[in-house]
Amino acid sequence: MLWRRSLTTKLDFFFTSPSKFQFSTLVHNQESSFQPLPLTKEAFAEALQSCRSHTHQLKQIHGLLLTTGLSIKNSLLTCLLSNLTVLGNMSYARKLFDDMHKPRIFLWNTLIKGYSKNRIFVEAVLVYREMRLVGVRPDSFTFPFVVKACGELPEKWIGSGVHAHVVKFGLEFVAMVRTELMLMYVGFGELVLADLLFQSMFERDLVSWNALIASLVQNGHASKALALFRQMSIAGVKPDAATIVSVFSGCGQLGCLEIGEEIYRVARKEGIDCNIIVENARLDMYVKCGNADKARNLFEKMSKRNHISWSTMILGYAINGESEKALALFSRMQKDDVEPNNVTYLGVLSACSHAGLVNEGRAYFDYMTQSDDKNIRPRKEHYACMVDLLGRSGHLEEAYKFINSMPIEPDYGVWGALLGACAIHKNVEMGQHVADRIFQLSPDIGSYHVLMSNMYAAAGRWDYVDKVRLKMRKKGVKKVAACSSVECKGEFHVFYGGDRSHPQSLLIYEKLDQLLKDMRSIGYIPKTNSVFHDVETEEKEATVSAHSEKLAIAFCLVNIQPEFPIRVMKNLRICDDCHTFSKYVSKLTMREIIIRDKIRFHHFRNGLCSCKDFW
DNA sequence: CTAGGGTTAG
Repeated sequence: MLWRRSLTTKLDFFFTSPSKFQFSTLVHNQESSFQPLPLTKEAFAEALQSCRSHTHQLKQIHGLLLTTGLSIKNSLLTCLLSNLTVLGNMSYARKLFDDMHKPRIFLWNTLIKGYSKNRIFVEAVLVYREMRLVGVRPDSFTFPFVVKACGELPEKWIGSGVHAHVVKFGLEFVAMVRTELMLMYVGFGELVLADLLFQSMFERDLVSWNALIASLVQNGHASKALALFRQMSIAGVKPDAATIVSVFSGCGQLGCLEIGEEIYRVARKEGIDCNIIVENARLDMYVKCGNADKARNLFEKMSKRNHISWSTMILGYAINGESEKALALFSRMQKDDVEPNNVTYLGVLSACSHAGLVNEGRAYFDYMTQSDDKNIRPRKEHYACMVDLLGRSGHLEEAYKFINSMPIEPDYGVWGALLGACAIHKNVEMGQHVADRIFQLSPDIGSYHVLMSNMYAAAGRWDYVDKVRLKMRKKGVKKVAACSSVECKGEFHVFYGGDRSHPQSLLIYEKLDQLLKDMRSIGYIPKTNSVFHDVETEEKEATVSAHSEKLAIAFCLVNIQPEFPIRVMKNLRICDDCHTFSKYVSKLTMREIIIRDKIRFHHFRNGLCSCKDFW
C-alpha cells in the first residue's frame, strides 16, 4: 500500500483542472479506494490520449510510468512522444527518445515527424541521418516528413539525396512519398521534375491532385495550376472543396475573372460552393480581380462569415479605392462582435493609406498599440503601413521619427515604405539616407535600387543613375522585368515592355500609334522622367510608349467588346505616364479600364482614376 | 503503430 500512497500524491495534478482534462480511468482508480485497481497500460493510454495540453503533466505521467514498474510498451511511448511533439516540446521529446533502448522504427518516425511539424527542418533531416547511421531501415512512413523537411532547406542537393534514398528503398511509388517529393520539387522551382513524378504515378488519388495544384498556386505558378485543373477534369476526377479553393486562389493571383466564374459553376454543380472556406476564396478572387461589386454581393449573402471573410472584404474595398466603405465595414464588423485580428487591421490601415486619411490612420494605430489583445498589437507590417501612410501623404519627417521610435527593430520593409514616399515627394536627400539603411539590411533587393535610380533620374542626376546601375551590375542585382497580363476569352496573354512577340503585334502597335496621336491632339504629353538613361527625348518617348500596360490596353481595345471593361494585371507599380495614358484612353474611347498594379487597383472611367491620382 | 491537399496579410 505504500506505493499506492506515493502514487496518490503524484496524481494530485490530475485534480487541478478536472473539467479540462478527463483522466477518467486513472482518477477512478484512485477514488474507489476500497478496492484499489492496478495502474494498467490501458489506464495510461487513456490518460495520455486525453492529456495533450501541458508538458508538465506529460512529464509526470512519464515519471509515474517509470515508478510502476510496468513494462513500458512501445505504444505508450509513441503516444507520449507524439503528444510531446504536438505540444512543441522537442527538447523533452528528444530526451525521452534518447533514454529509449533501441527505439523501433515508428519511434524514429514520430521524432522526425515532430521536428518537421515544429519546423525544425535541419534537425528532422539530421535524425534521419542518425537513424541510417545506426542501421535502421526507413519505411514509407519515414519519408513523407523527411522529404517535406528537405523541401524547406536552402540546400537543394540534400533533397535530391533523400530522393535517391527513396528510390534505393523502393518507396518511390508510394503515393504519399511521391506526393511529398512533388511538393518539394515545386518549392525548388523544378516544375518539369515535379510534373514528371506526377504524370508517372500509378495511383493518383484526389489528394495528390490537390496537393500539386495547391503547391503550384502557393509558389506563384497559378497558370500551371489551372492547366493541371483542366487536366484533372479531362481525366474525369471530380474536384472537392480543397481543389476549388486552390484554383480560386490561382484565379485571383492571375486576375482571371472569366475562368474563376467558370470554376464557380463547376463548384455549384458539384454542390461544394457553400463551404465557408470556398466562399472566402471566391470572395478573395473577386477582390483580386478588381470586382468589388461581385465581392460585396457574395459577402452580403454568405450564409456564414468569419474574420477572414470580413478582413478580405475590408482589404478588397481598400485596394479598390473605396476606403470609406472599408472603414464603414470595419465598424459594422465590430458591431457584429466579430473579433478583428492583425490582418484585419492591415486592411484598415491600408484603406487609410490609399485614401490619405492620416488622422484616422493614426487613431487606429494608437488603438492597436494600446490594446490588451496580443493579436492586435502592431507588427512590422503595421509599422510599414503607417510609414507608408505618413510618408505618402507628405509627412516625411514624421515618418522618419516614427521609425526611430519603433519598439521593434525596423526591417527593410519599413524603410522601403519610407523610400517609396521619398520617391513620390522627390526628396533625394532623405532617399539617399534611407537607401543606405536598406542596403545595410538587405543589399540585393532590385526594386529599391531601381527606385533610387528613378529618383536620381527624375532629379536629373545622371551621374548617380550610372553609379546605381554600376553597383547593381557589380553585385549581380537583377531588376524584375515589368510585365502586364490580360485574360481574353479564357486565354491568358502576357506582355513585356517593348514586346513584339505577340502574334497580333503589328495590330497592337498600330492601335497604340493611333491612340497616341489622338491623345496628343487633346493635350496628352508623354512623361519620360522615369526612364533609366540620359538619352534623347524621342528615344525616351519610344521606351515609355511601349510599356507593357500600354501594349496590354491596346491589345484589349483590338480584341475585347466595348461593353466589357478592360482589365490589366501588372507585376510592378504603374508608372506616372501609363497612369495619365490610361486616363486619356478611358476618356477617348469611353471604355472602363481597370489596372491592378503591385499593391492596388486603378479604375479609370471617363478620364478619371479611382485612386484620385494619389498612389 | 504513425501519413499527404484548402481561405485573408507578409
